[in-house]
Amino acid sequence: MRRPTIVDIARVAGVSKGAVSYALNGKPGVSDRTRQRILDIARDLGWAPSGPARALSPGGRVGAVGLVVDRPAPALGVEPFFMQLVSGIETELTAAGVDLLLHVTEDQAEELAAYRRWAAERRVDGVIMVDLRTDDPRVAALEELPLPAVVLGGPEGVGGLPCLHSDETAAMREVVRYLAALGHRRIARIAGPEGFRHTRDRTRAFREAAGEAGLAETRTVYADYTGEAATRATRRLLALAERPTALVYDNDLMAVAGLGVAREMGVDVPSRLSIVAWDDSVLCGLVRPSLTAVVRDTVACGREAARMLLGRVEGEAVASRQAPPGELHPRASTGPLAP
Amino acid sequence: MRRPTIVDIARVAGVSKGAVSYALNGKPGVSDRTRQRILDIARDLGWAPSGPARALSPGGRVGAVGLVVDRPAPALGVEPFFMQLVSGIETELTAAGVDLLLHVTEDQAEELAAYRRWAAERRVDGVIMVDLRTDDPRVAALEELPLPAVVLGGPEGVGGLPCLHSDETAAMREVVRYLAALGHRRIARIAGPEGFRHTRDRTRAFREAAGEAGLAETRTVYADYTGEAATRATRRLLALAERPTALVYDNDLMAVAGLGVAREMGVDVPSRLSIVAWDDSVLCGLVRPSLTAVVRDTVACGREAARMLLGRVEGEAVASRQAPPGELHPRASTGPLAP
DNA sequence: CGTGAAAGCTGAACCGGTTAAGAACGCGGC
DNA sequence: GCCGCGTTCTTAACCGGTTCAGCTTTCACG
Repeated sequence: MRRPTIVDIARVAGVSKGAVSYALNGKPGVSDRTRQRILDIARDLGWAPSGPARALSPGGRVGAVGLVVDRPAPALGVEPFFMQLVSGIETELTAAGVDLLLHVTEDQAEELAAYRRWAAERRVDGVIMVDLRTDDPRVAALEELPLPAVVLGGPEGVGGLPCLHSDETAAMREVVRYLAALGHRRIARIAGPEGFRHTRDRTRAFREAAGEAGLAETRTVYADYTGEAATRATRRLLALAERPTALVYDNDLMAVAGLGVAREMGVDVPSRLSIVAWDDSVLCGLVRPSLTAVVRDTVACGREAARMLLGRVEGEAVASRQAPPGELHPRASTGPLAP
Repeated sequence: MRRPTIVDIARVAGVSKGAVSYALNGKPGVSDRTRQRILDIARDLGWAPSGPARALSPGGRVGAVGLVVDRPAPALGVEPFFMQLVSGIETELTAAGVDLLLHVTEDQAEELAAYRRWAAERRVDGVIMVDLRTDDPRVAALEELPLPAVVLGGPEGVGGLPCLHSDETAAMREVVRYLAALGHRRIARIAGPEGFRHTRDRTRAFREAAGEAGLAETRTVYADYTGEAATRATRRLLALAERPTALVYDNDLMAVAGLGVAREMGVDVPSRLSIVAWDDSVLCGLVRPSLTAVVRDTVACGREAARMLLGRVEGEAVASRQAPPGELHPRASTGPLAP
């Protein structure tokens, strides 16, 4: 039994397929009586519009958007950020009957190739770009392609693309003040890749907040969000003569790694070392001591980004927006230094 | 500047669009000279085939397959299994120029609706189904739909669908023997949802292996892969008068949660309690003590499943296969009981 | 030199929708 | 009775490919 088409409906209803199309799309051109009859027949036949056919029509939409994730695969699995983001994006897309294409790449060249292929082959109506970098070549590429795009990150360096950016200054200030209030004077930060835009933003915010709080020595070392890199970085930091008494990690996975290193080196958390994770997930609540974390509503970010993209796909002018700021959720991994 | 089409190529080459189609698809019907000329022109114009147009042609493929993930969203984020699976699937799909549609649902009804919509609207050429349950209603639904499908799990209860199943008996036996050899007599297992097919399989394997090893008392309690459920279950187990001395968790996230509970209750791991995680991820190596785990090559499973599905999409008869068995990787969370 | 077959290419139909242009019809106004 | 107009519907083109039937041209073979 073949998929029913509008021609089948037209035959049963005794009208032309043009009339059926008008009726099904709620456009004027058919009487209410006829429209209802056609809708009934369509329901009875179990008709659903063919995606490819719709897309092929002049001005037609594909009904799908793409997301490329370019991070090392092993880390990805345990990186809660992405699935939360995807979950939020999906919520909004599903409501609009739009599908999500997910692509995992090894490097940025592959990512660019994916965008180009999607545009050339008309696989998607638009894309959401994440992990904005400084002087990101993807921005120029996406601006050239006939492919609506929304950037997660910014607000600078996104060219003419609408972006959903987050101001992390406030959260960073909260973190630094909190740690300073606990008595910490030497705070170090284990950051994400230096090339990422939001990494830089946080580094600047970190330096400024430390200055405000009157902390002399702050230090940021760059890692890549993986446990191994964080492990190495933490070992080095804790081996310093004047070792830091508080560590701020750019994601929760690295914070867990840091916790493990502290344990292994016999540095008690939190009496000798405080640990803060940026980005919360169930993980932070499961390890012991549970991890103090900066909580961002990643699901909401995903939803908002999806909404923005759907707007752009419809041809609306979409303004850049600010995502809700993160908040510090203190748990057991931070505290005053033992005397 | 519009996307170039084969008509544009035809015009430049001075041939009909039929000839261009033959040339571009490597089909006979054009001379080698003409074919080369057409290929050159296509390259110069930056031509790429339109996905929707290809799909619309009689017998055409959409060039995409779908994956629905039906698990609680917060757990998903930190569940390494899925991203590893996706990563493996993607590798194989990318090589074939096929895209992946990912859909996250709240319940099984939504999942079924997604399959039906994908089939009715021709959004995908096939789907990979995961988390097989006992008497799974999705099997019958997928058998009725004109939608090639491959099941992860089995080998029974998949109807006529080809499946990639894993025999976990061997790995389970290895785990139980190992723990028994360390001196453990009371082993408990914190499992995934009872409705999942592989949960049942493991439960049976667990009971059998325990019998073989001469262990009197084994116990399986069911959780849902989330940290909270595992936390509750572990608390209850460790509060028993005759508490188990070894715990086997059905995924790594729950094992991490269990480790936290042990710590909180002052039960030292591994001298008083051994912990084994089923499914390895970076997480297992990051927490302290690092977690002994059963390692399965999830990426390879994803690749194999994708290969099987691509075969089915091409109309080949695809036989069910067995996935490579898991292996025990002992780390620091298991050991002999302290005297 | 005639003939048959193969090679190389064209024209047109087809997939399943959307949409612009136009036809048929009823109706009110003059 | 005729005109103009709005409603309702039909016709046909179009999107960008694939593929089948058929038409030339070439060429080997008897």
